[in-house]
Formats: sequence, structure tokens, C-alpha cells
Amino acid sequence: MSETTPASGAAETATEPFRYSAALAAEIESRWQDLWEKEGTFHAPNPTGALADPSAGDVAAKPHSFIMDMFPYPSGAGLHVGHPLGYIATDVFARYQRMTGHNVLHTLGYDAFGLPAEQYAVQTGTHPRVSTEANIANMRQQLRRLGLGHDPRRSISTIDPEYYRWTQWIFLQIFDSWYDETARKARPIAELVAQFASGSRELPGGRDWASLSGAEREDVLGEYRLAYAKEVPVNWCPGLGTVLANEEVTADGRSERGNFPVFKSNLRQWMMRITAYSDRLIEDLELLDWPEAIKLQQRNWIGRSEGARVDFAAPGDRKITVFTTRPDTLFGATYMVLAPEHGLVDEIVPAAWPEGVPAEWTGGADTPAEAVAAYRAAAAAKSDVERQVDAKVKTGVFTGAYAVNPVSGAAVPVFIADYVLMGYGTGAIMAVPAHDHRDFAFARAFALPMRCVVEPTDGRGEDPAAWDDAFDTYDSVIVNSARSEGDLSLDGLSVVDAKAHVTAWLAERGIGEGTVNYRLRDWLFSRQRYWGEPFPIVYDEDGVMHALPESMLPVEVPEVDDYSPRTYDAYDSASSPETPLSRNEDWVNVELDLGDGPKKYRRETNTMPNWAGSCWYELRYVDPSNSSAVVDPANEKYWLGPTETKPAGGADLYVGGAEHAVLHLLYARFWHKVLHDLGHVSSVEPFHKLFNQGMITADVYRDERGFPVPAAEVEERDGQYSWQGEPVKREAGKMGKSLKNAVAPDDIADEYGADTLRLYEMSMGPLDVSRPWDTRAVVGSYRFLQRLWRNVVSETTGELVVTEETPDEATLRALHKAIDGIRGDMAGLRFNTAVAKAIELNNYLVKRGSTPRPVAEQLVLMVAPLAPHIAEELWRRLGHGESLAHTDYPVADPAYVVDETVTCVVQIKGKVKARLEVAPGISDAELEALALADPAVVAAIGGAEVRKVIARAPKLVNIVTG
RNA sequence: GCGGCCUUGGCGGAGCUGGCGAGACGCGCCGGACUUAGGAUCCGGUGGGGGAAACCCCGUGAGGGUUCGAAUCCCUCAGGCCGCACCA
Repeated sequence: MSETTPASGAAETATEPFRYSAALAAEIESRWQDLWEKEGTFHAPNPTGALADPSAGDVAAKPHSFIMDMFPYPSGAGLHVGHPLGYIATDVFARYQRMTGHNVLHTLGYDAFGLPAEQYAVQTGTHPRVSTEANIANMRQQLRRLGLGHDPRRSISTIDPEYYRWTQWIFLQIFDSWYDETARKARPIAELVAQFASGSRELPGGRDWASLSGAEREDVLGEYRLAYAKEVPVNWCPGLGTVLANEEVTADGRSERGNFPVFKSNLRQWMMRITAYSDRLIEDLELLDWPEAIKLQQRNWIGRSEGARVDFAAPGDRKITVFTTRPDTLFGATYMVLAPEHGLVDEIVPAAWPEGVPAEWTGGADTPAEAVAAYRAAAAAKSDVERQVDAKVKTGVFTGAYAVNPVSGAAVPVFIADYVLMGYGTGAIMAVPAHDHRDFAFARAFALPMRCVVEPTDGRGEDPAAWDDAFDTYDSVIVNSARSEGDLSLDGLSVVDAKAHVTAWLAERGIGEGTVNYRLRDWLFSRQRYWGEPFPIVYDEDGVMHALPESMLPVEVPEVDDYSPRTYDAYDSASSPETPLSRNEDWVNVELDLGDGPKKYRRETNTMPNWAGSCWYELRYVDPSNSSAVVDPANEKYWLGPTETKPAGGADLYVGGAEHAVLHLLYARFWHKVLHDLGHVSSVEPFHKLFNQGMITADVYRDERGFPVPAAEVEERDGQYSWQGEPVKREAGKMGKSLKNAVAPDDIADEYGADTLRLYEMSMGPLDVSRPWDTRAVVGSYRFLQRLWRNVVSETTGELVVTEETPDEATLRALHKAIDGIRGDMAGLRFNTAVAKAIELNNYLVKRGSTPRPVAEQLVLMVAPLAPHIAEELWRRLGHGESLAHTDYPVADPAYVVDETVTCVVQIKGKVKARLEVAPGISDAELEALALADPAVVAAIGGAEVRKVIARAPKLVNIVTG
């Protein structure tokens, strides 16, 4: 790339000094970028506050368009051409919206806390703040060159104390609230306290609020708060030295970042009660304009399933509670399984095996306790990869205990097995081998009885012993289900009816109830990191937790000597985390006056996860410098509030990669809903329309050992690829430094200009599809801009070459069809076809030989969102004093969009036999008559019988002959 | 295994709710112009097969179906991509 000669050679500038060359593009681009910045061209006025603009008139009455990108991590690696794809797309759309009468809010902030920034800092030996800020500056520089029309006043950074004071403030809002199941919303915790104090709500355990100590009260409230600290089994990653959210752990039990092993460990951690919002997070997806695939992923992630809890009587008056989605098959439950970690296991294990236990149930152990211990040890030793491989082979061991099936009264053996997960439902199942394929496999392996209770509809018969697998189809009826005493029978009921019937029967007896279970877990919200937001929480000398008052925010990230995490051997599961902040005793131990005089406190030393800053940035974009509120209600209502087309409110467009389908997007929705419930925002959702842009991929070339070689240095001959004389293999892949195929936007801009780069990226294909980068093809976009330039400006004299003639009919038709098409494409984010239509019109003008001024002006305005610098330059040369950024986008005249005559095709049995020039408004009957009278048609029909004539005015007549 | 998506020229891709001649636009390739030269730029051509030509035949992963008419709708299969993964 950098070795090729720039397109602007000395020879051509001598004869054509005004040709649109890379050098000229560079000059134009930096000049306009400076001008935009100086004049604040992309400043979006707010209805009120610091960013209000009295000269902008009644802002609240003007239509708005809030366009967001998923903001970037300021990595030190530098950008490749894939990174700005989305930013260019939103910029094109934002510029289009601005030219169609919208007050456009478009900016870009930086998500700068978190692991990569910290790791980068540790690697380079610089403080995270220093390296992060340098990275931000570098990225701003690279992005500025692209001419993105951002409002720079709104470019927040999550590491700015003035930003994260509000992150901490929101944390406190969440901390100080609880979820009222009846009202289905979050409410201030004070209202719960009032209910407890007045007795209108009973305390758990029937205690009296007034008699509780501060610590006891806090324990109670901790069960309600939407943010709470609790000892929970968490994902501890010794290699990273931190705990991780479930969402940050891969399916094979490793950290998403760094790929270190992750272990389950009980630790006191901060949690967010996102599960309280499960149903609302599912329901409100209906109100959003999001890709169905993403909605589906969120629904699956939340994993709502309706079913029932059922109690099975266990030895010693204990009960084992299971969750099942198939209470209708309760009569078929012939054994039970507990997760190996289940707390009840040790309680029910008898001293000795019962009489006549089959040898394969005991695992060869002398006593149940030994069997259980051995199985647990084996399960723990198994790597997750082994677990996956073994998924089909069911393992487990008998506990020696029996429970009682509540509907059949039968004694059922209780097993432990790792196919039952502690983290889902109650960690215990009733096993119905005849109607669940996992239970079937286990029952086969352990020779357990099976009972068919759902009538097979596929002719396999009712004896499970003869089956290959469970019968788990729903659309059938229940059979074989009478209780011996005869007081419950489901026979003949449909699966659906049987579920309701048996659930009611259980509920009457107090041994079960209908319930809803979710896959979603509460969100682990603390990390043992330096580079994150500190919690605004302190502990008094009794260890009681206190929230800091708003006046003490922000709690700034303290300076420490050693900010690196305490990491361990990646496999040292017995290690435990040490928070970097705890090393700074001066910071940890403070004397504060929290309203009852100065006292000594210890600060919370965990930090928030990197998601925190991105959970609410849409709000801060709206009102970035507000120091008295997270966002002014008037500004929030204007930019984000619900409207007829946005029932839940939210930003009008949010563009980013699909990799954030569940994590970021679910967390941000959750925070936004809490803030809505507490009355801070009018919108219910943060992002109304979501658009996932595709990736830019690139060929990867590997040598014989499989190592990537620099793609830019690979040579091709007759379909064979080589690097430094050695043959290499080509494959499709992502673009990136490690694959040695990254192409830097700066290099493309150097060679052709930023407008060419923007145009090329937009013309590569549909925005939501991944497509391969092809540096050779960039020149096509460059040539288009050169032709456009040449249609307006003489390459030799620099004078305007547009003509002052009145455009002819055909040219006007070409123009207005282009306007009509491009407008539709722009509004629908179909920039690739918008570019094609602009090129088509430009090519038409080239062929025409001259460009009438009005056509040139309209074309320049149409191209402006895509290639803003050259458009501004041509606009100015065409004699306009103002930037075109706020000029009205061309509007098509319908009279020129519809042709005066349309070519109608006459088909005979689907083959074209004649063409007619007809008026667009012609009726079917007229058209049919015209077609049948046409000599060519008459000839083609010959003497054949006309069986049917299909007329679709004005474009087609199809004649079916017999 | 479950769920979702995709498959059009040498390549990236057009083709709106089934309605003409598929393949817009760009790259590449072929030919020409300008040039000491050009990988710069400009002009023309470019799905496959046949024909001197007008023109004809075949073509949207494979097979089948619905329809007057299918790249577009339905079924089966093949290949590819993504998500979840023993979720009871």
C-alpha cells in the first residue's frame, strides 16, 4: 500500500493542476474539517441548559434525530478500515437527516475503563489514565480525518470524573431502590422501610423492624435492594486475578478475555438484581425496532419458561423441590436427580446402602457417602471440554435415599448427576425417562424403570423398553396416570390441560405451584480491578454498609503505586482475589461525616465492571455538562422521550456490532428501566432502532507452517499466491493485526482522500452484511469522484464548466429518478445502492457532454452525506457561501419520476413477443385490447385459441394460448 | 443437539410487496485512445453455448412443487455463517 506511487503524479498536475487528486482531496478535506470545527457546524442545540442555542428558535418544536454508534474502546493498536465502517454509516445517515429538516444529535464518546486499557497500561508500564488518554487522542485524530460530523461538545469519556460521578450516582439510585412486584416497578428503598416500620408489610420471619439493629436492618434490605452485596458462587479467574460475570465466561469455562480457566468460588460480591426485570425486558422488546435475531437472542438469554415447582417428600421430613415444565408427566417420574453440589445431598445420604441395590448404582463404593464424595471429586476434576465430549454419556451415582412421587405415591431413588445444574431452577429434577431424552439416556445407563404417560402418536407403542429414545412430543394426550387411591387421574387430557389440572391439584395440597423460571441470573457487578469506577460505598466500624451522599461524588480513582491486578497461576483455584484499591490504606481508611458526626469508615475496594459506563451514556450525550442532574428532563424528553413512532422512546438509531446482542444491550436496557421507574427519565428504553453492521473481512495468507504472513506483500500469479518466493495459502478471515492483513484508514486516505474511503466503504455492500476488503477496488470510488469533479470544474483551468442551459426533459427524468431512489436508499440505510444511483446519474452527465447547473447542484447535494468534503467544495465553487450541511436535500418532482410512456411487454405463454409504449395510467382492459390488436401479437398467436389474458397495467400483458 | 440466517457472472454485489428482456453500480479482464512509458486517466466491450449477422438455446447452490408467470412463495437435500449449548 504505502509503496505504491500516490495517484497524484507530478506530470499530471503540470497539465491538469485542478484535477481531483489525492493532494487536492487532502487540501480540501483538512480545510473543511477546520471550518466545520470553527463554525460548530454539527452542534446540536438542546431545548434547555448549557447547550441551548437562543438563535436556533424553538428547538423542542423541531423534529429530532438522535443517532448513536456503539462507542469504542480506545485501544492502543490503531484503527483498521473495518473499525470506522459503522461510524461512517451513521455519519452519512446523520448528514442526510440534517438535510431533511432534523435537529441531529450525533457524537462519539469513549468507553475507556476496563481490562484491555489496564492490560495495555501494564504492558507498556504507563499509568492507565495516561495511556488511555493518549489512545483517545490518537483515535480522535484518526477519526477526525474521516470528516465525521460529530458534535464535539458531547464527546464524553467514561473515565472523566465528571462522567463517572453520574455512573456512581446511578449506582446509588439502583442501590437505594427495590422492585415492587405488585406495581411491577422499582421504588425508592425508603418506601419499603416505611412499609416495614408501619407494619403494612411483614418482615421475613415475622420480626419487628423497630427492634432490629442497623446491621440487621441492612441484612433485610439487602434481600430487596436492586444492587446488593452477597456471598455468592462466582466465576473466579486466577489468571486474570478477577471475578467475571457469567456472560464473560465462555461455554468451555474460560475467560472470554485472555482465555484463562475459570473456577466457581464463593465470594462476597456486588450483584445487580436484573432478574427482577426479566419479564419487562422480554415484553418491551415488542416496542423496539430491532433485528428479530437480536430480540430472539435476548429472549433466549433471559430464558423464560413456565412450569411448576413440585415438592417430593424425602427422608427425615425433608422435601426435595424440583422445577419442571412438564408437570403433566409427573406420573412418569420414576427417579430424581440432584446436582452434585446440591445442599440436601449430604442430609439425605444414609449410612449404608439399602438392601438389593444394583451394583451399577453405587459406583463401586462401600457406602453412599463414599460414592457421593467420589463422584463429586471426579466431576470437579473433569475439564469442561471433557464434560462436553461426555455430554451424551450420562454419569451419576445413587445417594442411597428414596423420595416419594407426590401423585403416584411411589418411592423413587434419588441420584446425583452432573447433567443437572445447580445454577438452573432448584438444582434438582424429577426424572421422566419416557418423555425426556436426557432422562431416557440416564435411565438406560442405570437400568431405571420407565413409565409411559403420554400416548405416543407415532405408532411406537406404550412400552418404553422397546423405544430408542424418549417420546417428548407435546400434541398428545395423557394416559396411564391414575393414582392408586383413585383421586387424581389425568387420562385423556391434553398435555396443556393436564399441566393446569395437576398444578391445581398440587397447589390445593400445598405441595406445589405454578411458577415461572428464568435462565437469567443476577448480574455480578464487582471486579477486582484498578481501572474502573470505585463504588460510592463505605463500611463503618461495625461493618455496616453506608451509601455515600451525592455531595461526596465522585469517588475518584485514587493514585496508587501498583495498579496491576494480583494474578495467580491460571490453575490455582484455591487462590482468592485481592483488590488493587485495598493496597492504598490512606484511601481506604477515611473519616467522614455522614450526618451523625465525623466517624471512621473503610471504603469499598471493588470496582465496577467495564459495562457500567456504557449502560447509560445515551443519557449523557443528551446533556453532557449538566452538573445538577444526570440529564435535564426537558432535554431527555426531547431527544429520547416516547413518541407515536417510538412507543418506548430511546435513541432513534443505534449502530454497532452484533457481538453486543445480549450483554451491553441487556444491561443498558435494565439501567434505563430503573431510571425510568424512579422518575429520572421519560423513556422506557435506551435504543429504539438497532442496526447491526457487518464486519469487514480480509484474506489471510498463511505459510506452510500455518503462520500468517503480511497480506500486503503477497504476490499472485495465475491463481497461486506466494510471499518472499514461498508458496502461501489464502483463506477468508477477520481483519486484524494478528493476522497481518490490517489495512489502515490513514493509508487509504493518503492515497485517495477520505471521501473516497467513505464512499468505498459505503458502496461495498449492504451495511448489515460482512464483506471482504479489496484495496484494488477502492479506485472505483476515486474515479467516480474525479468524474463528478470534472463535470463541475475544469481540470486545466479550475473554472466552472457547468452550463447555464435549461435541462432537457430526459436529463430531468434521470435527475429526479435518482433523487427519488437515493432518498429511499438513504432513509433505509441502503447506502450501497444510493452510491450506485449517484454514479449512474453522474455517468449520464458524462455521456451527455455537459452538466446544466441545476443538475450539478442537486447531484452535489445528494452526494454530500457520502462524500461531504468534495461536496462542500463544489457547492462553494458553484457560488454558495454557506456550508451545505443544513441545506435542504433535493426533493424529487413526481412528474419526472413517472415516465410519460411505459414500455409494456406482451408475452405469449411467458415469452416476450411484443413491446408497446403506453401511458402509465392505462387500464387493464385498454391495455389488453391494445395488446390483442398489435400486429406482432396477432402474428404470434397465429390461429391458436386464446385461453386467458392476464393484464397488469401498465407493464405487462401475458396471453395464454391453447 | 436446538434455534436463527445465508447460497445470483472471475470477484463484491443490484433486482421494491412474484410481473418484461436477470446481472444496476464497482473491481477484474479484453480491446482502443493519450503517452518515452504507464500499474495514471479517458473511451468501448465483458454470464455460458451456438451463429457472419438479425437472432436462438441455457442460466440465480441441487432436486421437486404452487402459478399464466418464481432469484423472489412452499417442500426435500447439500454447502456455509452465527447464537445457545445436558436450562429440566
